Amino acid sequence: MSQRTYHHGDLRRAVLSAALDVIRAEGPAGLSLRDLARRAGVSHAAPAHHFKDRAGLLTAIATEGYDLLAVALAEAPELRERGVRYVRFAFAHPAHFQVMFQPELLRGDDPELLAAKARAGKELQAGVAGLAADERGPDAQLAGVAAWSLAHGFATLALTRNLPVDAPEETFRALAGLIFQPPAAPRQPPAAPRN
Amino acid sequence: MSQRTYHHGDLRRAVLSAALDVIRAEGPAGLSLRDLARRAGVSHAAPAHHFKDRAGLLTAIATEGYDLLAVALAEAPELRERGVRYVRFAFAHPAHFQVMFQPELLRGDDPELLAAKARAGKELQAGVAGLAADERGPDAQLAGVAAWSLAHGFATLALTRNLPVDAPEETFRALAGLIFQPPAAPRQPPAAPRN
DNA sequence: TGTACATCAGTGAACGCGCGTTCACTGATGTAC
DNA sequence: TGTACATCAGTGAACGCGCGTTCACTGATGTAC
Repeated sequence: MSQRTYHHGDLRRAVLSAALDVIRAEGPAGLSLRDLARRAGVSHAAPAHHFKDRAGLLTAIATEGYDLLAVALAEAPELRERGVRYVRFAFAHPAHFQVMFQPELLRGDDPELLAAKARAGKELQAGVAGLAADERGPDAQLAGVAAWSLAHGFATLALTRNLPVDAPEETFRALAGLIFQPPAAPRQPPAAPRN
Repeated sequence: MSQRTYHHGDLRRAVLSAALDVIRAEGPAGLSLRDLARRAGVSHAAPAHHFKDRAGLLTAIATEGYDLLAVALAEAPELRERGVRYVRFAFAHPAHFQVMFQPELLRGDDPELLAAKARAGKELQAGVAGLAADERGPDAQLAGVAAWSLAHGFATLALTRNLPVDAPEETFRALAGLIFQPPAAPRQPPAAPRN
């Protein structure tokens, strides 16, 4: 395996992969380029050829994450299943997921990041568009925000172990069913809180 | 104001407060005890008297956060309004909120943290218990998870500017109304996805 | 098929910096008698 | 009311460490002719 050539072959990938390991274990705070170089078996200045600095590396990870998310979402037939895929993505790629939503770690103006983010955003919206009118309610955009919030909140809480969950996807499917397919009995309009 | 006495008076509070500033501006990654000492106008070794290290400081912040959250939730009359308070808390105390849900930054076994967390958890559950049976559906616990996920996801996405929102509380109230008070027309049970 | 040259990826030594930690200290405060 | 002593909060010098960055370099690869 380790040919010990002068050129690594795919150092970029190796550094990314080491970074994902570290983030999974200790969070993004534990990252240093020197440590990643060590893990990739390469001199400490080498990673700078591929990622200018920490922010560059994390931006690359977020970019990859948004693309993985876009692909994951695109496969799902309808809104609830898209939510399930969102949760699946978060559990399959926890390091990406974590980094994607911490903007202070990223170069927010990076063109590749923005492009990938836009691709994922498109898939998110496409999910809501697929809803039948009576499911969506009067405000489709609000329904989209609700769906995203639900999936994101569930994924976040479960991933950080603030919500103990055994089978995240199944639990989320049940959860989403609860909400998008509520008890049959019609109910009163807003207002009337019981204190 | 600044009496320049030997004893600071309330260094613990001053350091906490400086830390919250930094976290709000740069995230928890930007924190160093030396920098906080500088900001509090105190020698660099002083903060160690109050917080052993970074993790100790962040644990203190999370603890305070859970207590603030518990208080905020306790005031609300019913579930949806509790969600609104949750969102309000996140916007009023973004630094606390951010730290509370990044367990790798904290000493997870700290007794004070655990106690505060338990107090907040109790308030979260009390919200679900207040729901009428027909609102809750068959699985009250699942409904609680749904409500928490919705509020948490919305707050997180809005706070990180992944979701552009002008008036978070009002938007969330509308959102929650959409979900807990859905269109009147009864609908089919689960299954039957349209592909 | 061979040679020359440009480009690229990685090396390794050197630098300066901010950090956490330790330690003997000192000033302030509280309490016992 | 006064003195002695213990405790606590903060000081400031010193240390060693890992970090990012720079730089002249070298080995490998690709391309032109």
